[in-house]
Amino acid sequence: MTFNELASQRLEEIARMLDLLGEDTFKVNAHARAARAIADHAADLKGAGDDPSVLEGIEGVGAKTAAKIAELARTGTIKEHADLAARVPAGLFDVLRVPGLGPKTVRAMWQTLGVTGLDDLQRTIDDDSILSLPRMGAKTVENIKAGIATVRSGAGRVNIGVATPIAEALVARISGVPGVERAAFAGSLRRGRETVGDIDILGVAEGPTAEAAREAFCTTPGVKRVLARGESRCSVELEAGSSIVQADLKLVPARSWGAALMYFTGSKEFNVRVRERALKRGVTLNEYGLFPLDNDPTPHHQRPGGLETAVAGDTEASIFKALELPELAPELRESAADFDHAPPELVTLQDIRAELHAHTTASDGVMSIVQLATLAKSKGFHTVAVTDHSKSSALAGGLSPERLREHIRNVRSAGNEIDGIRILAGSEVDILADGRLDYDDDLLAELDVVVASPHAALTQDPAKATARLLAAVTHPLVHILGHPTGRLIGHRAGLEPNMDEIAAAAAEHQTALEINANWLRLDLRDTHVRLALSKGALIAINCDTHHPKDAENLRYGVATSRRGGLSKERCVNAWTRERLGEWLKR
DNA sequence: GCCGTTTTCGGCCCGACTGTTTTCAGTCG
Repeated sequence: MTFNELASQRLEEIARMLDLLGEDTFKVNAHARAARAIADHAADLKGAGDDPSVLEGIEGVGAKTAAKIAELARTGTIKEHADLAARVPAGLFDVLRVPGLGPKTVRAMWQTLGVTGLDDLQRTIDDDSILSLPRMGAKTVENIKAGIATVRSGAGRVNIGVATPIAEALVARISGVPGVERAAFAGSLRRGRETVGDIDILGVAEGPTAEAAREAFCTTPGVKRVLARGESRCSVELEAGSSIVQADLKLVPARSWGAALMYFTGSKEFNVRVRERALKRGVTLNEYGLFPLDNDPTPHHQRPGGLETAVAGDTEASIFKALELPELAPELRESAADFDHAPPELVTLQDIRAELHAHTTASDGVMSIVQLATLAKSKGFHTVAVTDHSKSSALAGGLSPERLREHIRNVRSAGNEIDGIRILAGSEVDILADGRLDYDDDLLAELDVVVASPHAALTQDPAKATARLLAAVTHPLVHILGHPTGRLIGHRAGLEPNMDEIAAAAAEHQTALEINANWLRLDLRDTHVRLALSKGALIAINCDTHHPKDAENLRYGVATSRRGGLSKERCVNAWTRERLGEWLKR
């Protein structure tokens, strides 16, 4: 866990504990907001212990929170957190995760029934003592029972690569309802976050069409439970692989499409900022549109003909324009921080013209060289690099120097078998634990492209990891640093090197840092991309193709790059064939 | 606890839904 993640977690826990103790909700929200801001902050805040000024300028982090973060950096703990933890049973965090249970109810359970965890909660259901709580009836208890099962099933955040196909299937299902004009997914999935807490689907439908859409949504194959089904919103729990994910449907009139899309895309912080901007300009923004401010307390959408008084709202662009804001891509709406700056022109999926990290049957891929090249060509790419594993990755069929030399010849001859795409001979060479590369320089010099990646010793300490990756990044024959940290989202933390140093060295040596587009990796992560770009580094987005379906992961890599603010100019995969070739020969 | 182009004090987004009520509290996003 990085320091930022730890600090974010501690602040979030403080927020939850204050909430359970019945503290002021604004204080609670302030901690939760600071936790999100820290989690999304690009630069490592570990240095805050010596120099708290690194915390200045982070929105939502004031003097008191800054002091807590500095304390954590200095001592490894936050006294306030420890004091709270001594008062609030840790098991209540699990109880809070039960859908439908919030701080008020959990607090009542804890203080009047002695509930300190999920087992206690189950006991109060079994012996009916739960019914003694205010506003607690049979239906609520049934929902809590189902909610406990949801929590115990391990439902949590779902990887973008799992959630996206589900979201697309839901969009297709809603779009297929006769009369539905359009549908799309919104939420953190549209912002391209590496994991999502739920799936938000938006559709345009009114009257009987809306009822048909609701019915289609709630009866989607894989739906385990309908959580809510109202006029304009529905919520269900869906199977997602071995886990469960919540999906929400919102139905709006066509003239509210843009306002609703913006609203449900978020983030929360972004919405607040846009709304404040609107109010200053004498208009008010909600999910139905942008309306002139007046003294009538009835919301515009509830007034007869009210929607027609909207200044904007049918498209997101109309709202940005009306507020005189540049159109901000969903991936950049994570926080309010970038709001006042003109957004960079971000790289797009269509800009990507080269895959520079791919495996064949020579190591652990399933495609031949020609099959791989054919796939890349079908994507409209001008270049594909064959980068099979090096000898230390024995389990992945890493190539001995002799086999690599033969493989290079095979790659060169494959180039004669297929037109319209350049096939590069390369290697994904292991960066050994001490920073040496897995092949001698004279062999590496025979290759067109060298991707250097860490595969083993992924728990070494940050200082060693930094030295190890610096050795690779500054090596004159290395073009790309592959999946720099080796993390697997939700499974393995990976290396925690000093990314400032890595990025600065990469910039100096014109070595590209890879965003590995595999949705289990997304490594570099979004905050690292932002940091790398601030240091002037180049970025590569690669699918690390082993199987034809891996090419579909490109969009997740692109989304991650966009969240970091990557432009076409700084993305080597988006360069022309000629420019890419010159860079590789440097 | 945070924040300020009307404020350094007094605000802090707001609408939908459910289940419990008898007019609404709690939760969610």
